Amino acid sequence: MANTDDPLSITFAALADPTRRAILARLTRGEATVGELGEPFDMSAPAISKHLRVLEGAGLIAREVDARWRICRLRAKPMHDAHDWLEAYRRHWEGNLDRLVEFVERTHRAEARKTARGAPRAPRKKP
Amino acid sequence: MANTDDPLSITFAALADPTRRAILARLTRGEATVGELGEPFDMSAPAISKHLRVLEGAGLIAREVDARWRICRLRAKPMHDAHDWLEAYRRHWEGNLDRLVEFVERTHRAEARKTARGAPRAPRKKP
DNA sequence: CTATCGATTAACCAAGTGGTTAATTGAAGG
DNA sequence: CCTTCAATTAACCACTTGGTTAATCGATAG
Repeated sequence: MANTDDPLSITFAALADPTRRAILARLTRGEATVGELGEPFDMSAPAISKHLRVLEGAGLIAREVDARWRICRLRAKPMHDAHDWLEAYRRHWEGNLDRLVEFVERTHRAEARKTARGAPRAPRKKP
Repeated sequence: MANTDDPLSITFAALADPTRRAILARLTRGEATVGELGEPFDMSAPAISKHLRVLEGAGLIAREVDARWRICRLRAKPMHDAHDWLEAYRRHWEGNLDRLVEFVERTHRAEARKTARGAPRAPRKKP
């Protein structure tokens, strides 16, 4: 993921790591310091720091300095946007549409094979 | 993303690319060949092929061979799962909870600063 | 048979990712 | 002061990613 990517790509890329998703899940139970967030993981502090930087870069968390601690908390707006994007695909999984489309397609193709031998299912130009 | 990653990571990683998201969007309007899918993009055929392989690896599309064409169509199940995962965070963006938490926290911290000078907002051990 | 066409594979490259250890910064405590 | 502690930065590493061009494969059309 380059830092020139669009916000949605940055969000999805940030979510594409189980450690980072676990950190986000932990933050739903309340704010935490970097040390507290890293404690469950068998991972060095710099590694956690990098994960947090990715999450911050995606706008998924906010950090605030408190003395020598960095308090992290959730910023769910990007998840909302990602959720919205996925929402557009809902009709494809509701009502087993996947399997319906598969069935229709299979039927259509078999029939085309029998009749015209290769009549395409779409206006695909055959020279 | 390694191929040993969990399904959710693979799905999010696959979605973290605008070309791949555009391909998925195109497929909501019906199946298409690889050539048709790649036509809108200023990109070589192998590049499209790789994108499709990523999408297929994530279970987001299925390919079927028809003569010399590969017909691609949407498989929305992984999106459904991703959607479900994001759903758990809904309460953090509904009702402007983000800003509410921010306000409460700021107030709490300011007060702590005035009274005990550093009393932590969590059971953070101070040696 | 041969040329062509859709698509993939192979080989390569620049840049990014996820991790490490070592060094650094900044605030608190003795 | 000087040390300790939370956290980050620096430098490095192996591996992945997203793209390229060239070569290959399988099916179709002449």
